[in-house]
Amino acid sequence: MRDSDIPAIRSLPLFREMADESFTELVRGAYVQNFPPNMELIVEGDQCDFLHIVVDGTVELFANWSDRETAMTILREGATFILAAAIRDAPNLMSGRTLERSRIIMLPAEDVRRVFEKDHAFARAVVMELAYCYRGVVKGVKGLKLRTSVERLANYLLKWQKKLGGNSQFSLPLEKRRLASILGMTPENLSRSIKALRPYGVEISGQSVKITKPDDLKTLAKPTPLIDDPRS
Amino acid sequence: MRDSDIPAIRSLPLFREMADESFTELVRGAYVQNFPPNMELIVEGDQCDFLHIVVDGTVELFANWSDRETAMTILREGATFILAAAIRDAPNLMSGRTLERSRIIMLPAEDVRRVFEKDHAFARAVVMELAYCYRGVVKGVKGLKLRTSVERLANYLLKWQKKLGGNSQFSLPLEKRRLASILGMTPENLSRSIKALRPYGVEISGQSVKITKPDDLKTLAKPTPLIDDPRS
DNA sequence: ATTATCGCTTGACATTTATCAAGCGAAACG
DNA sequence: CGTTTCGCTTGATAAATGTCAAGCGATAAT
Repeated sequence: MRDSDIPAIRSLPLFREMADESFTELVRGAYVQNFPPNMELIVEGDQCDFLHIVVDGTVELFANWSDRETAMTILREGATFILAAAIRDAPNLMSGRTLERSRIIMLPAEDVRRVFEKDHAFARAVVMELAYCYRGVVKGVKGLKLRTSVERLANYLLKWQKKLGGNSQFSLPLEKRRLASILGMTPENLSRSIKALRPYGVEISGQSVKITKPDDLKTLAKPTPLIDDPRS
Repeated sequence: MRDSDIPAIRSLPLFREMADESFTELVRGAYVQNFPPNMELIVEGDQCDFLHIVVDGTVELFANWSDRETAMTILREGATFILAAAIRDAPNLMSGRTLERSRIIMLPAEDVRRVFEKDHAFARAVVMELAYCYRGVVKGVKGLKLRTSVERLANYLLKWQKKLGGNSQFSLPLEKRRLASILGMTPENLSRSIKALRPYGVEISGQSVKITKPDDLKTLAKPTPLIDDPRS
């Protein structure tokens, strides 16, 4: 681990408020590593020895069952993963792989549990983070069960437009086949859903997205903070 | 609140390990109430003022969007709800109603947050509970995205058979239309899925279920602890 | 006892989504 | 530079799931 990593880690919500002493203890045992794209970091069912934090890059969490696979979520800078498994000392429910060259911190789960016991501020941050993740998954289930795939796509586009500054034009942050899996459909159907949004002012070619009739799109998508806003 | 409730509450995992003093503080502000069936306890989008705990009875958490509704989960004795919202001081993502006459503890969210700051054992229990809930929802998403509705039904039956003692005959713990919604299908399709399981030794009439060829059913269902075991 | 209600089931049908096969085009590679 | 690979798209078709309407039977209400 490079010394230059330390301030970046320290400034993450999970570590920002904790005592210097506890932070030092956590960081002492930490590994920071660069991984190439498409590297499997964790495997579903394995025991969880490290809490992972994405310093830089992109990580996909996915799950398999009976020859099928689905993308569960995409993690970017600042995101943590396998916190719940690390805390409960339970097997991973998801596998994880890098999508691009990524820099990952790995904190021994044992250290995390020990510091959690000692440092209140850290315990508080862990709970906040866990509650945040929990609410994220609940929103995901609501989207899956209450919306059709075209509606999910429409809301995904609106969400990213907002996240990327509200410009009418922006770039898809993901390969389409992965986006399809995140949204719970096949790549073929994503293509068709994209076509279905054309009358609502959505022009997608390659990675580039242009939303020309945002109001029409919103009428279809009916976004709500209780599903689509990662905060709140 | 009756004094006779106190030992029952104290023995729940969330409160078992905490200091007497903290427990007293929590319980001082608590309400315990009996609700009739079909009572709305919390509403999606509302601010969350109380952490709820089911002492007795059954509560359904559900969500709405655009004239549609879906059941998210069914809670029974000992379950907590709206912990994440209470901790984060955020709006409810789900609504909740009683399905039968139920006895519910309500702890002011503010007290929960305050005691959380003071009492380590309680903080630890909260984190464990949250991580448990998080993993539950993740398992739910995996089931929804990786399995067909017949497969979800098959696994649901096997799970409840196990939970109710492993007997070949048992009773559905839920109305079928709610089961359908939990499993992410319509009541009509649940009827058809039940028929589709007949060749696998599943006989359902009314609430009563009989599984005559468990091995055949398991071959279809392919249960895995990483989706179907609430613990682990 | 009679009637009304309600949850469940069934059939016919529509819609949505997945699968399979083929082809296109940009990027990667020899 | 040509070739290959790979992700994406499209069309045809199949499978899964939802919708609508009707009827059944148990339970609740009158």
